[in-house]
Amino acid sequence: MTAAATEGQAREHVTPDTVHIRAPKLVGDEPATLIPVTETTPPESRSDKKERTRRAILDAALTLTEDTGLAGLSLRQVAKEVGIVPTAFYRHFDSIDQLGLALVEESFGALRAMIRDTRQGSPSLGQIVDRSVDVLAEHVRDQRAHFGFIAREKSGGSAPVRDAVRREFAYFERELATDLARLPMEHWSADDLRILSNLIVGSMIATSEEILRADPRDLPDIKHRARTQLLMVIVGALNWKSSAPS
Amino acid sequence: MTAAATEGQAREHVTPDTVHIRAPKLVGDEPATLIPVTETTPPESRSDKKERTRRAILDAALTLTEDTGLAGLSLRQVAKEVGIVPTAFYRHFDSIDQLGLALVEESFGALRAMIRDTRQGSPSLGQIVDRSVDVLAEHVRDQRAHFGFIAREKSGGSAPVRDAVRREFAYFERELATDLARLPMEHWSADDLRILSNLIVGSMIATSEEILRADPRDLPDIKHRARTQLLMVIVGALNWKSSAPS
DNA sequence: CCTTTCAGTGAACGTGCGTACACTGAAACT
DNA sequence: AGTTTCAGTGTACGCACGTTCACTGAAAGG
Repeated sequence: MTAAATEGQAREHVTPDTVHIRAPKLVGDEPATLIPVTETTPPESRSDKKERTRRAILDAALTLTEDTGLAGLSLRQVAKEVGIVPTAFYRHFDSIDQLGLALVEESFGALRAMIRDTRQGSPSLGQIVDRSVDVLAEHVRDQRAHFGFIAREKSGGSAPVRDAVRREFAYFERELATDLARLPMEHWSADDLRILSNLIVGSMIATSEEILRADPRDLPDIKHRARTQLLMVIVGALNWKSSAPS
Repeated sequence: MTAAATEGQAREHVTPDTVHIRAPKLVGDEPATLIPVTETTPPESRSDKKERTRRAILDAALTLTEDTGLAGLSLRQVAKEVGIVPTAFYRHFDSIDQLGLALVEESFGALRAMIRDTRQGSPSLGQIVDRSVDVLAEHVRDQRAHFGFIAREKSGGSAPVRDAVRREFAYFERELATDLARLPMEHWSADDLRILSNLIVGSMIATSEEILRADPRDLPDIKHRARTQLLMVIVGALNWKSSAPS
């Protein structure tokens, strides 16, 4: 044991190369070949390595906040999880709040990807509803951590992060309103479209939160409920002008 | 100054009698009469005093969580705000989580009071909607702190508190479903009533959160939106069975 | 009147926190 | 080859935290 330490200076502390990577999980993990991995992959530039650590920090934060929320996340926890010394955190983010804002951006990236999926093909109303709910459920499953983060920080402790989440949702809602305008809704005002959009987004958020915390076995029930609710809302919107005399 | 301290032993540290009371704000604060207040109100039993401190703790917690959430609330902060020494906290609650659960109970007490208000008189559908939104807005204004607490901790950091909030909402939703059953909704299944109830409660929660964070000047807009949405939902529900063949 | 109860005190502890500072060593640049 | 850049290191600091323990003194109760 002690003899082995004579050559190569076995360092106890972690180096940039020992950074824990969580996301990609490379394939091809056959039994180790002749050549050590560290020599098979030499071309990693300094900025590549930095980006890798940044990702590791974001992933660690995403995982750690799952229990405590961003408010209960400490710089030191993140650093330990990533495998760097606490002060090194500052090379990537000015503060936990900055980290939070980056996570908001990233999480809404996932959300936008979902929307893109939903927009592909737009048949009958009923089919739009079915497809929307399916896509939502699927994305919540695949992006659990991101959706959970958004749901938590929407009313969370950090004002800047909270506001950022809300701004994104408002933007999102406006986008849906313009989408709705393309449907055959006879001469709706922009205001009314926004109101409808707000209702739908709210219902979608509630559904996401429910999926997040529910037992996966209950997912069909939740999807059924979401579909029904969406349908109720749409039917209501279509009949609203005529049947509701103020 | 120093002379005055000779008799009566002017104590620097706070005693139970200096506990900061926030809630009741007694009336009748005429200029001090001949007799010191401490002698005009001698009959305060030990348990009364304890209850008073307990209230002060709850109120202080309610105020302090407004910035940071329950997760960011420390026993020492609360104690300082109340005017007791940190360890005295344990005379009233086992932990911050227990405090949180007490606040959940109290907050939903306020919510139930609101429901009671809403139920008084049940005229036409349109009037029910108007009245419901008015009562909601009014109660959110009057019970800002409690509603804010619920909204925050619904997805907050402490699992027991979070679960308690959700349980209360589920209960609440079930209650609304039985209320809805009394309306003339032709042979709806219990399941469908629950789905509708879930949708309405969700929309109400969203509205509350919006009122909480919005400028008071925007309240009319928000109320208009809430009314419209509620109406859309109800109209949709009424027309749903017939016009949505899946 | 004497005893018990108990809300509140005050000192002390160990821990984890954010942040400052000076540093190292390899990659990047000239 | 020589210099600069900079991600990550390691120490050290002061602070706020939760919790422990022995205590005090007035109200409650026999």
